[in-house]
Formats: sequence, C-alpha cells, structure tokens
Amino acid sequence: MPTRTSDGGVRDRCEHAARRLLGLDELRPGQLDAMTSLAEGRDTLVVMPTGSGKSAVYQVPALLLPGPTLIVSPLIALQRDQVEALRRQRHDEKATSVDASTPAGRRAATFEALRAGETEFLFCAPEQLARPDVVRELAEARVSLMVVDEAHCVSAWGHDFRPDYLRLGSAAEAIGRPVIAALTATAAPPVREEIVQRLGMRDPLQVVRGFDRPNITLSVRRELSDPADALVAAVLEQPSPGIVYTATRRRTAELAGRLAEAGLRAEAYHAGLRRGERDAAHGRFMAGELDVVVATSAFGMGIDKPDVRYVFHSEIPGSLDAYYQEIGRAGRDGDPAEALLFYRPEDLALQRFFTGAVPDTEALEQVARAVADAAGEADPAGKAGVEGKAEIDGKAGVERKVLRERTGLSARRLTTLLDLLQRSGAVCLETRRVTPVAGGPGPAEAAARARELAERHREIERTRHEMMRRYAETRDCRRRFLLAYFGEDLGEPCGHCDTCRAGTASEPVREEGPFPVHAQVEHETWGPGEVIRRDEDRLTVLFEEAGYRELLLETVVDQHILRESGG
DNA sequence: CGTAGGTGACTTAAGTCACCTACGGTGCCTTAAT
Repeated sequence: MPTRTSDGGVRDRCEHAARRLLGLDELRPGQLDAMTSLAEGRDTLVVMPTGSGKSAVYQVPALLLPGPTLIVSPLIALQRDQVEALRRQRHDEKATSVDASTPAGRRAATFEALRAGETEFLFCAPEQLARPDVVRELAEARVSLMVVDEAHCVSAWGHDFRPDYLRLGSAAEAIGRPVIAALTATAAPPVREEIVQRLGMRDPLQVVRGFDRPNITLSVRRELSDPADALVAAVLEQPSPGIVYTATRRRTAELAGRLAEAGLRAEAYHAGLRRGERDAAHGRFMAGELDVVVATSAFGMGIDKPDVRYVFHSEIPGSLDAYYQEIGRAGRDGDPAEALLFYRPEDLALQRFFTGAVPDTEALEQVARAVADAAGEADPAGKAGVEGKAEIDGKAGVERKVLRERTGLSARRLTTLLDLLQRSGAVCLETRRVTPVAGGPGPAEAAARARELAERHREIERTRHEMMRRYAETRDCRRRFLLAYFGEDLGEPCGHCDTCRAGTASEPVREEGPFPVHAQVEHETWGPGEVIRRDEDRLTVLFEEAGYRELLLETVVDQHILRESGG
C-alpha cells in the first residue's frame, strides 16, 4: 500500500466542515473520500450523478485549504447560478465570476479581493485562462484548488469546438499548479483517462459512483421511415413533462409544431434562437408551464428538473456518452421515467459529419514551419531583453498572435493545430508563447505525426459511433449494455428494458474461459486494452489506442491475436 | 455521409428520372455600430 497519511484527521475535519459550513449531516458514499483526498492535496477525479452533491465535494476542501479556489465551468449561465447558490448559502460575497462582459473596474476589484483573501470562489470559462492578465492575477492570488466542472467537456469539446479546454493543463501550471479536482456526471473509462492526461493530473484518486438509473426504462424503436408520426403518438401517451432531442435545429421546429398541433404545450430550443427566446423556453419548462421541449443538444447542461418523465430521441446521438447524459435528465426524482430512441442507422451519417475533418498536412506543416522560422529570427544577439521573460528563460518563442497573423488561421483553428503539434513533440505551449522543442521533429515530420494523431482520434470517434449503433441494435439487456460501456457490470438482465420484456435478453454469460470482463489484454495490432463485455460468441474490448472493438471469441482463441496481460 | 430541394431533359405535355448543390451541433469571445 502506498503510504498516504490518512490519519483520519483530515477526514474528520472534512466531515465536521461539511456539517458546520454547509449544513450537511449525511455525506453520501464517495463524497467524503473525494473531499478528504482534495483536502490532503491530492488531485481527484469525481464521476457522480447530478444531484449527488458534487459541489460539496470541492466546497469543503476549498474552505479547508489556505488559498482561493478557481472553478472552471463551461457556461456563463451556469457560473452565475453557482455564484448565486453559494452566496445564498453563505450569506456573503465570497463567490464571484468573471467573463468577457465583466467591466474592467469590477474585474480589477475582483482580483484584488481574491489576492486579499476576501473572495474564496472564482468562476470562469476556460477561455478566460487563455488571457495572460488573468493567468498573472491568478498566480498572484495563490489559488490552492482548481476545479474543472463538467470535466467531460475536455474530451467532448476540446478537440475542435472549444480548444481552450485543451490548455487547462498548462494553465494550471502557469498559475502555480494548485490541486486539481475534475468533476463530471458522465465519463466512460477512456474519457476519464483523457481528462486525467489533458489536465495533467498526478496520481489522481478516482471516485466513480452510480451510473445505474434503474427507474429509467430503456427502449429503442427501429424505424424505416421518418418517425415523426410515431414520435408524436408516443409523446401523447406519456405524462408531462418531457424532452425530445433531435439532431438538427430545423427538426426541433418541425416536431415542436407537430406536438403543438396535437394539443401539447410544446416549444423548440436550440442555439440559433435569440437569447430571449431561449431563456423564455427554458424558464417556462423549469416552471412547469410546458409539456415538452424539442431541442438539440444545446438544451441540458445545468437543467436539474426533478420530474422530467421521459426523454425521447428522434435521431440517434453520436455516442453513448452523449445519449446517457441526455437521458440522465429524466426521472431525477426517482419515479419511473422513459428513455426511448427512434433509430434509423442512416442518421449516424450526420454524427460522422459532426466529427469533422482531419486537419490537412499542409496547414499543420505551415504552422510548424512558422514556429521554427520565428525561433530562427529570435537571434540572441538581437533585441534581447525587449520581450523580457522569454529571453530570461533562454527560450526563443513566438506569440500566438503573431502566428495567427503569419498563417492567417483563426485562433480556434490554430489552437487545435498547435495541440496536435505539441503532442507530436514539435512545439511547447505556454499561455501566450509557442516555442519549438529543441531536437524535436522538423516541420514535415511533425505535420505527418500530427496528422496521424488526428486520424487516430477520428478513428476512435468512429468506434464510439459504432457502440451507439450496437446499443440500438442489441438484443441483449440494454441497461447491461449501457453500464458495460461505462465500466459497470450488471450481472443479471434488468428485467424491464424493451429487450428484457421482449425476452431476447440472454442470461449473463458466466462460463469459465479466457478473457473475462475487466481482463487486461493485449492485441497484436491494437495494443493494450480491457474487456468490457463478453457475449456468447464475442468480446467487446476497449483499446487504449484503438477505441471500442468487437472480436469474435472463436477467432481470438484460434488465431492467438489476443493475450491476457494480467494487471 | 445522406437527405431535401431544385433544375433540366425527356416524353402518350404533366409526371418521372437523373443529376446537382446545400446543409447539418455544442459557446465562449471580439469588435463595431447604435
């Protein structure tokens, strides 16, 4: 056993602080483990369902550790809600948030209060940490705990949509490397792994609790043509309120219209609506004034309405991670709820499109070359000292802004490309500057490596689509399938999903044999992985480098392409 | 990658087919004009 001095003292102090400061008499399993770990200064990844007290997990250690706490949260609306909740709870001004709309004066005052120890909790989006002034202020304030809320966004959004999520690890370093807490309600094993890697978490404690939501009945309906009629009919059979998820904005309007015609209080919701319309729909839903919201994936984060009775999908989402997250908004009160997916295999094509293209080698090489050229220009005999710090460190480098000007690429695109080049070992990224790695690969070589990384990422995305498809097509217990994806083993079929009711869900396969569930294995081309599912004739293995793969047991055994590697 | 919608050609002149193009999600942020 590694000697971690859990003398019980810290644990007791956490328990005491939770009671005294937050009024929590009973802590749930896992909560106290996570709090204690953070209070002892250990990085901690927490995967717990919404409503199970994830906030308390960081609030308690925040109050026990000396410096202020930075909470990185994806949505400004979410930040404001949390600030308000903290203020209500503590009746003071110890929590605040900062974003692009914060006036300069208030921003300065905020950081001053943070330095002075008058503010304990500061909320912001990852984009704020791309600003050198913010990083400087946070470093001076001696932040002791950095919380990444909704941490699955690192994996889901970092690669293309919000690349600043990929820079959180170096941001943590730049502000003095506080203890890191990563919190999320949904993360399958590879997503957890990516969060840990990307944030640069060190030997993190992982507290993973409760993916099973037995009150949600899972069903899939295979459709041969547009399921609109069937969907409207199915919604009419359900008690209100509910959510219908669609793949496109256009479809939200279409289906909301159909449901309204059928006499329901229905509204569409997507990111293309005006702010006022979005807020109105959201507000009415929360207030119980709507029967159903028809929405894209824009609707959801931060929605914690206990009595949602159903979540339907008119098209298949791109992964079980996304699907689980969306259906998880049903039945939070514990009463029965329905999750029904209308499935057409061709709808997966749209998800493939959303995955986006792999960046082309030319663009990658162009950026790599621009970094190398800029480094060549920074002749030490030249204007040393003008830029200050960079020369003191003895590193030549180039500012992101300059790179943007020279390559003509957008900030977002540049960040995506630089991330790939960093992982290729060609460049080193700081908050503002980019430096070439001494002895690293040249531009052409770096671009080739970077492209390979991007291709591997796309390939893994494809395997996630395949797992989503398999969920829709399985004849086995759907709940068992879903839980296996998240690394949980539900021995028996659940007995009330559609496949169980139809009698097609097989009994658990518990026969003796090679490659049991959770076995660590090694494949001759796909490398190391873990068995996450074992059917009668096949294995599902999650490979570290190749994603989710199905292997026929017979082939595996006959041709020795897989071996158990212990562990 | 697939679908919807448009265009043009063809042929028992109003419908059919072949082909084409556009479109498709998530939120920070910045910056300029009211």
